[in-house]
Amino acid sequence: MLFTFFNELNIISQLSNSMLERNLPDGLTASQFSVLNWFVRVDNVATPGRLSTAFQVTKGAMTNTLKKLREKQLVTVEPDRASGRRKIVRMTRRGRKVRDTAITATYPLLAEFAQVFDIMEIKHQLIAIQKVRMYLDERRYTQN
Amino acid sequence: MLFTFFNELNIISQLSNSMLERNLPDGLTASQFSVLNWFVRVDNVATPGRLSTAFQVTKGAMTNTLKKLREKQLVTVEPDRASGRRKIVRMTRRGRKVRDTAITATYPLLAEFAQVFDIMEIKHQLIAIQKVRMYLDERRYTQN
DNA sequence: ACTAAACAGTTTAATATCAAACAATAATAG
DNA sequence: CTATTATTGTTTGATATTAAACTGTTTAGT
Repeated sequence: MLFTFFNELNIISQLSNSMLERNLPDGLTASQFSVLNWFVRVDNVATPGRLSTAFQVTKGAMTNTLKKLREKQLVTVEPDRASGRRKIVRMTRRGRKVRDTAITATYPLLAEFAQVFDIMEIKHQLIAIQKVRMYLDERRYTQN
Repeated sequence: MLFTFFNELNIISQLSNSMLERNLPDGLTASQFSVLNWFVRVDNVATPGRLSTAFQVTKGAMTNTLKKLREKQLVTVEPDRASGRRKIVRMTRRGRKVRDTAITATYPLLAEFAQVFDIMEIKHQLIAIQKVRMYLDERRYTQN
């Protein structure tokens, strides 16, 4: 049963990502979009490490994601004057615009989803799911 | 909110896979283990297509997974005499043994999980989650 | 002050996955 | 029957991710 549970989550993860990516502008991947969105939802400044922790990916993965975003000029990555190890990541104006476009582009998807599923129920699920995620977080052996 | 929801699922998917894989014998990946387990849970015969549908991965991905399993001699893949396009996949005795070892190896993980979370609640979540998965299935544009 | 340890980020090699093109076979339609 | 279409599985090229090694910087302990 638990295997089935995690397997279902796996499949949802794959399907939702690919569905999302089909609708994102600028060849944005789900990860790239998530980072842009983070700047709107959470803070307007970040370090690569903070982002990799937030999304639970390795530092190397975040380096890669940020490289892609930088190539598209959607974020800037500058050295932190206060500390030579850190870097500071910011979303550019262009990034903000692309993010807004992305939100608009995915709106129909979400609207359709919201029509089929009760949002209150999803909210409850989210809370339950977050508990599972936090549990797994605590038990992780891996880097990051 | 929905982005957060899917993002949490993403993270769980990643964490649970890597946690699982750390505990699997024989360098088994989560996908490989899932296939072996499928032979116990569902049927003792399969075609590659049936498996790729069951796990919602592309045919190419399943080809790869089966290749790895075959190299480890955990499954056999034979031509189907009844149809030249099809192939027949079976788990070997060795595969069965490795699967059983894997189950044993992951048992402590699941037991600990079951101690923290109410299994009945997880069951309810599973049902809810499956609805989401089925919805995404129907709406998928992609191959397979 | 010096050295060892911890930290932040990047690089490298391996790998699982995807989408798309392909090959071979079977089914269907006229 | 034959030709077209659909099905099944494989191959190819691209890519996101991981783990581990590495570089440079800061912190802590003595």
